[in-house]
Amino acid sequence: MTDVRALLLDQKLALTPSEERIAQILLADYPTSGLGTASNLAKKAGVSDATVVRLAVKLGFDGFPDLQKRLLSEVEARLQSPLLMMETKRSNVAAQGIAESYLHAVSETIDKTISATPANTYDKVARIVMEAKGRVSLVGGRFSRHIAGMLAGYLSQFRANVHDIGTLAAPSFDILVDYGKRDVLIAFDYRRYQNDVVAFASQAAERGATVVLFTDQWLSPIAEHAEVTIICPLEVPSPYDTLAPAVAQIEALVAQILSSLDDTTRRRVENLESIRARNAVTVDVEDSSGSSPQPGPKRKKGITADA
Amino acid sequence: MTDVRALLLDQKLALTPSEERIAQILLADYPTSGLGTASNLAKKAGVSDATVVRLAVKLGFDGFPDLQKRLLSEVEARLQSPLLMMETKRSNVAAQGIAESYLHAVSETIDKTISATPANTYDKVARIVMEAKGRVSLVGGRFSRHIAGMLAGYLSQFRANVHDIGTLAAPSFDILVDYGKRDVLIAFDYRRYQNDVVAFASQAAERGATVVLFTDQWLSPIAEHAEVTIICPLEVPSPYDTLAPAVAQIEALVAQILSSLDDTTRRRVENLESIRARNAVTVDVEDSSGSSPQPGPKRKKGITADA
DNA sequence: CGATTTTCGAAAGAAATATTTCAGACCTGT
DNA sequence: ACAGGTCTGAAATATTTCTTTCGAAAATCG
Repeated sequence: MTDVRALLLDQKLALTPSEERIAQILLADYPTSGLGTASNLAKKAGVSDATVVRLAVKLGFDGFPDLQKRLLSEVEARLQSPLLMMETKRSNVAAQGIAESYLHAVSETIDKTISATPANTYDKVARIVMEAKGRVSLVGGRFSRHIAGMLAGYLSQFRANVHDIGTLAAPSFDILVDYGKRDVLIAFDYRRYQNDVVAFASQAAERGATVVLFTDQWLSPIAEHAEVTIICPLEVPSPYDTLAPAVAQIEALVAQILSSLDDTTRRRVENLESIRARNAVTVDVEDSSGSSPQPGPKRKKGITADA
Repeated sequence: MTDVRALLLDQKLALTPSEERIAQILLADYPTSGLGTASNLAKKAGVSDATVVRLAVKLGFDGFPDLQKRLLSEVEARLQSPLLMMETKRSNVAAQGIAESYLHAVSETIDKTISATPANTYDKVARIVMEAKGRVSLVGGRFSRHIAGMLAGYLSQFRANVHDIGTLAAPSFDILVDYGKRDVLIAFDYRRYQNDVVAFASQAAERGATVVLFTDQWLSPIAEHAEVTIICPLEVPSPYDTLAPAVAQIEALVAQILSSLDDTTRRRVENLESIRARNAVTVDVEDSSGSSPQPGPKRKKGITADA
């Protein structure tokens, strides 16, 4: 019995854009989001009820209730799992330091991230970014703008006309006037969603720009206007959410782009590297110890946390 | 929020014989048997639909759908369990797209990170940062400066006098003149190490500042001058390294700091929050759907310029 | 043993959910 | 620019699911 997740990820089915939105929501927190009503799911995905039903049929079910029945049996199977039984008893993993258990949580969240986004989403974004004829701008909230900055750093190696907007201020909105169909805006907006970012992205979309959104499973309001939405779970047992999975996602996007570079672009990257080398911006520490990845720089002072 | 199981076991409610049959079925394989339709449950218990509804009301719900919603959220909570996530991960190892396998690699790297740093290191850094009498500055390289920025964002919630240096330029070096024993410099330097960052950190150390270094396992030259060095493995099968573990580390540090806040600082954080709330910087999307964590923004290609 | 109360299911009615239809929007290739 | 195609949401329809009503059976009590 194939599980519904596999069906959703099956490339052969060639889901339509609306259908993919549904798939995305479904995968983002699988499978609970499919356990409510069809309309509810439709609303979450921002599509009509009809489309949800059509997807169910396309996947080979008799209708939505049929799909749901399958989902339910999957849930049941998982709840029956011996692992869970074990865990119910043994309350929590051994009491470690705060930092350590935090890192464990992050690792789990990243695992969740993997299954939360269909494979071809990255590909789609990669294409949008690399094929954009106009400008590619990046914007983010109080913390996420740093992620925007990182991605901007990578992207500007691959193409010209990349613009990191940085902190949004009143004058930032002026640049909206130049936005048009050929431009792309990559927005980062994780809860709690920031009014200025939402407003900015909305208006960019209004002017015809293609909006790519990175957000969490609760979906920033920007999702309404986004061409592609990349969802990232980032909840951890801490007052603040973790952005590490989001970083991993943009890096995955970069890996995706790298794998499909054409020759022109590849030359661009090489040129950049050589320019940097010529200006001695970086320094390599020579690896004295043959195969082992551990060099031996002298440690003069202080502590070195080591593997 | 009491769980449904507890309600069913509650003696005070004095269930009638038919109601108890339902309760029994429900508890027998909790909670999946309650996730279908009311009639289905009734049939399994050998009672009428009406009785099922009556039970739901008796338990204090508005009706069967209401009870079901609660059941659903309980399921969701259990499915979030770490161990189950691990299981999912294992079943997913099959060959995937570039982005996906990249994420897997990152996940592994983070696991490595956990064991790469002794537990008390975070604690030590937390103390250095929070007890510093002077200024806490942050500096980083071409990519890592974004991580510095993130950490600066967090830290400035906890103490005054946090300074994110941002991109290093010639004038940046001027501020070195003010560095002294009471100051702390947090430097991020992952390979390939940047000359300017190394120079800056070295001179800060020379002037007596306490240097905390985040670097990779090959150790930035700054390590020689650092009071504490936090090492992060960040190699993945890609031309670029991953910074996700580094982000996880600074967040772990924040978690550590949070756990040991004194009252003064805690009040500072609360004040910041309320100031932000009063100025309506962020927007919460209300959760329309009880059990499920998804909001339901109505999607319309029209624009809702906000705030 | 009968009167009264409680419990319960069948069936009707109400509400919700799912499905189909249809027309317009949006591509795509000529 | 235009024809042919696909995709999609609104609304109408069909279906299922839930709730209420009501009378009969069972239990309880005097």
